[in-house]
Amino acid sequence: MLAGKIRTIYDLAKLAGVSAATVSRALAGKDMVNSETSERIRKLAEEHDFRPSALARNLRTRRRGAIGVVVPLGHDRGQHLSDPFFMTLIGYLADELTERGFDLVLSRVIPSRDDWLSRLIDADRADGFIIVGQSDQSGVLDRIAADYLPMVVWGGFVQGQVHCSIGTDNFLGGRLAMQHLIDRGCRKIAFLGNTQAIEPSLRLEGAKAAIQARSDIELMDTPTHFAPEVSGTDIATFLTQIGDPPDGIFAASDVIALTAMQVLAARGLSVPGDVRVIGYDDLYVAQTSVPPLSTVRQNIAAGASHLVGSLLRRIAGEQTGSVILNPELIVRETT
Amino acid sequence: MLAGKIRTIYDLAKLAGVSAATVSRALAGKDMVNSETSERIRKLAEEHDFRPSALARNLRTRRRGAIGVVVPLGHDRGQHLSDPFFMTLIGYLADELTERGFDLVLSRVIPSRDDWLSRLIDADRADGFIIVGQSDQSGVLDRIAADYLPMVVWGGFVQGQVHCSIGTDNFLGGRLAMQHLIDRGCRKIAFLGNTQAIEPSLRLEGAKAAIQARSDIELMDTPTHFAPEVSGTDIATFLTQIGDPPDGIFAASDVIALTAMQVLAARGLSVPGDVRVIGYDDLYVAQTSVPPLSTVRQNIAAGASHLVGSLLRRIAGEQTGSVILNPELIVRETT
DNA sequence: TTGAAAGCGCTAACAG
DNA sequence: CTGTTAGCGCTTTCAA
Repeated sequence: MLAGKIRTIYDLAKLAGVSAATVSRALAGKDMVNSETSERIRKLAEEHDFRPSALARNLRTRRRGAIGVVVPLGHDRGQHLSDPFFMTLIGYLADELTERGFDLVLSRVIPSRDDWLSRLIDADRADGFIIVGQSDQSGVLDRIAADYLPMVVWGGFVQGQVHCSIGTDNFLGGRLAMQHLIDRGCRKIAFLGNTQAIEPSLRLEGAKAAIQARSDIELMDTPTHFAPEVSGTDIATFLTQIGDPPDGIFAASDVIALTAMQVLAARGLSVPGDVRVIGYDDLYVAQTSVPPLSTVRQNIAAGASHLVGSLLRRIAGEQTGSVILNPELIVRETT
Repeated sequence: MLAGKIRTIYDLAKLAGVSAATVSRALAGKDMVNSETSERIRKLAEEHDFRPSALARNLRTRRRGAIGVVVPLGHDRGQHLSDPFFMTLIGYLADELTERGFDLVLSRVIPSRDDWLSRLIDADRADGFIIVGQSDQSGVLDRIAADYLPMVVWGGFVQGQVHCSIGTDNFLGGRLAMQHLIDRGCRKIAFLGNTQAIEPSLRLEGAKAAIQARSDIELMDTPTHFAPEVSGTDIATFLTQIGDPPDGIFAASDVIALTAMQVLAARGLSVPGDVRVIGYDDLYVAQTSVPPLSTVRQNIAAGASHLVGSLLRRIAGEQTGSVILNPELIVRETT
């Protein structure tokens, strides 16, 4: 007995004997509408399983109700979106955004031209953007940030940067990690990571700062990809080349650390007996690792919360400053 | 010298001395437009960094250019979107969809009313939906699938279901896992998982089938949450209650398996010496675990590829059948 | 090959 | 409190 599917507020308006405007108001819960009329309209909508098109609303209101979450993979193309760090952060972001009524539009970008970000912005589907990691695209981010407010970036902070970043103090984290290894007797330490991205490079600087004026300690910068499919080879090659293994490894991520532990094991080197390893991030994988993995914890949940909070303020037109959270050394070795 | 920002195709049309229609055609790459005019318009667009609003186009064309990826968390509310299984699958989906020019709109849903899915569909932001896991919402999925074509579901297949599912053969996977434990001498085996969701319940059935007619083997169904924050307690409680520990554990997911291994270790039980553990999924965390974790591998990348492929065909109006991939037993124990 | 005009489905002045 | 009207920015007949 239903008179054709109700597709628009006009259909519903006709059914209810009111104008489309009234239906619009009733369904939006505006209080200026007669409560009985409103109630009747809503009941009708419910019965007919009608919900107004978000798209049309968005076009009209110029609000999108969606946030773009973008992962630029410029420095390390092999790295996959399913990388545990990304996914942990994105998971928290999804939770935060959902709670606040925003959709999360996810994009992975391999920046080949430097208009990747303006393309996304101009596509006009999101009210704002969260960029996950600066990769090697700091220039692009700064350029855009100069006249585009609603954007925040997870990553490292460097003096003079224009874009709003939120992250932990990577320099301090690097120093903590290095200090940890030194305190436990390591003297020949390899840093495993890709310093083309800002965060790893800050971690390495922190590590260097920790051995300042200590000529008895050797720190080797060992370029290593982030993706486990290739980092294993990087690490194996390195170990082969130097012959005598290091007695300490500072990995720029937990994933690299775990890969390193496997490579070491395959060569009959024990952890932490022969080589001590420390990771970075304190992901779930690090918490469950055996042998236990010491690491520098980044509070990713807190980071996600800050990212969303700052972004919403920016969408509202406010300026917000960069946020630098404290990393925390997590010691898990038993020896 | 730029005359105000170009925001619409009308602005650009004025600049180019043509009509908006022509600009629209030129930018869409239609061949019916004079190639010189077209070239000129595109150059102008490039110069002014103009890109037409995807939103407006979508409203007009009734295509959305976006796929909704929805994770319903009905059976286990504690479970977080950052769960490694979800995130691995979503990562692959993002890659597949990005490659094909679709945005991925991510939603996590706690189904409290049973209109969660129709709300999402009616919100009208996506051309189709990928549901990640049936949770305990198979009824809702079947009801929707009855008259909504562009939807595919990652999960288990049960006879008579209406919705299109793609997943591995969970029954077989369960049998393989169980057989593995039996072959290695386990006689008192605990199944750890939440059988309110279809996949775990199929795995348990498979496990039961493996011990059919073997009265010397005991299989305990031990309800366990998926989220590591709570599964640890579940497992500890179980161990305390039965007193004498099982000699085998079949965990419904790798994450549960790893948690179980930790709980066992904390009680001084060795793996696989005292208790043999097998997981499910073969996530990255399982591959790096020490002691090594045997598991039943689901080929998640292949699953993602099937999901997207089938969905696109459904969007084009085709029917597609459910897909059941083969699981694979991965044996990692050394003893 | 191009332009005029009519919407896609909704919201927000502005009047009443 | 409610209706009328005019768009949001684009695409697509239809006619020229």
